[in-house]
Amino acid sequence: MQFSKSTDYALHAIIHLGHSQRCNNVGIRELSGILGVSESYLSKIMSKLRQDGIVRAVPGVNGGYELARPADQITFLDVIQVIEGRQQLFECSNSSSQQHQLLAEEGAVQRDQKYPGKACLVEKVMNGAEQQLHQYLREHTIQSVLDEAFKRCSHDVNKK
Amino acid sequence: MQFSKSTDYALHAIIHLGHSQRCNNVGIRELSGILGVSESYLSKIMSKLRQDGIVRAVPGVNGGYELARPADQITFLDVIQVIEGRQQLFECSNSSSQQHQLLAEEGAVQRDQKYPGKACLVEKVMNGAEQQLHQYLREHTIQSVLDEAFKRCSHDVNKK
DNA sequence: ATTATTATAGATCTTTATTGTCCATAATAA
DNA sequence: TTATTATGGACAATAAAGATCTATAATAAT
Repeated sequence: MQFSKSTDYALHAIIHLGHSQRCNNVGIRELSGILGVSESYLSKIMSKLRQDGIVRAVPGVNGGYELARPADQITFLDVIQVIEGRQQLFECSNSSSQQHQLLAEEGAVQRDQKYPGKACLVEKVMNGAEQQLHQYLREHTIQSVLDEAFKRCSHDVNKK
Repeated sequence: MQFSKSTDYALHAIIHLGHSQRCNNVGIRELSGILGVSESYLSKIMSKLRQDGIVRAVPGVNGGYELARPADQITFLDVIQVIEGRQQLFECSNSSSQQHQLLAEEGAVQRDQKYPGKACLVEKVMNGAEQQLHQYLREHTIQSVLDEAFKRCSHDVNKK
């Protein structure tokens, strides 16, 4: 299990947009050059980000992309969910199996119907793990990375 | 990004082994019946678990699988890493790109070599997220699920 | 020792998801 | 009106996951 390359591209692209906020829009050519990925592929990713309201896009001369809202209001989770989707990280695939029934319901052998809200105990643990992950990713914004980069930069300047 | 079905099978299989600790070994036929997956496929998964020292396997009549150590010493992370592998959840794919350099090193444009230990800031956040996830998965053992299942069961009995 | 039983390892196939390209179209500013 | 830029659809290549089959090795019971 790994995050896709698309997620990597998306995050780096958005950070670049955040970095260029003051200036003009950033075109797909510039972005693709910086990230080292083809324009065609990257534009698919940017389209998704636009559809989900993370970035704005302007066609035409001097067009390009910009952040749709301040960088401190765009979390890592926001970006990741656009690219990776919002399905659960873990889904119990054998919800009809004996064991699932045993784990999900208190030894109820005679019942066959599904009881919503009664998740398999394995799934319950895995969902807990997912929540942990999400919380962390929600706490980290694009702005926090920009700040960190700036700190490093000025620290470097001071050293010299 | 999702956990694979194999991880689901592995976790459920191991929980069943934990549940049957007192009795004899559990054969692949029984396991595959319970989980609703073919014997051939499941046996691949069980082999991996054996190679990583999670379960023991005994061939021959009355053979089968059993846990290689107590259920409270087998964490979710242990099992998941056997199946999903131990690569990082996120790897910065464009480590040679301009932006990566900018984010990883303090505005050092003139250097081209790789500096180990200087991760891209995006990767740094993502690695932090992975650590959160791992910590949670390390804190949850197979035994903890068995305990929970038992609690539910006895609670149910009391109600009746 | 022989036999039935059980796990193991290898090869192979199918399906699905990811990554990537190409082209026609729509929208915009100069 | 035109050059420029993003968009969307179709498509292809690659990689990963899911699954099956067969031959082999190991073991316990007889």
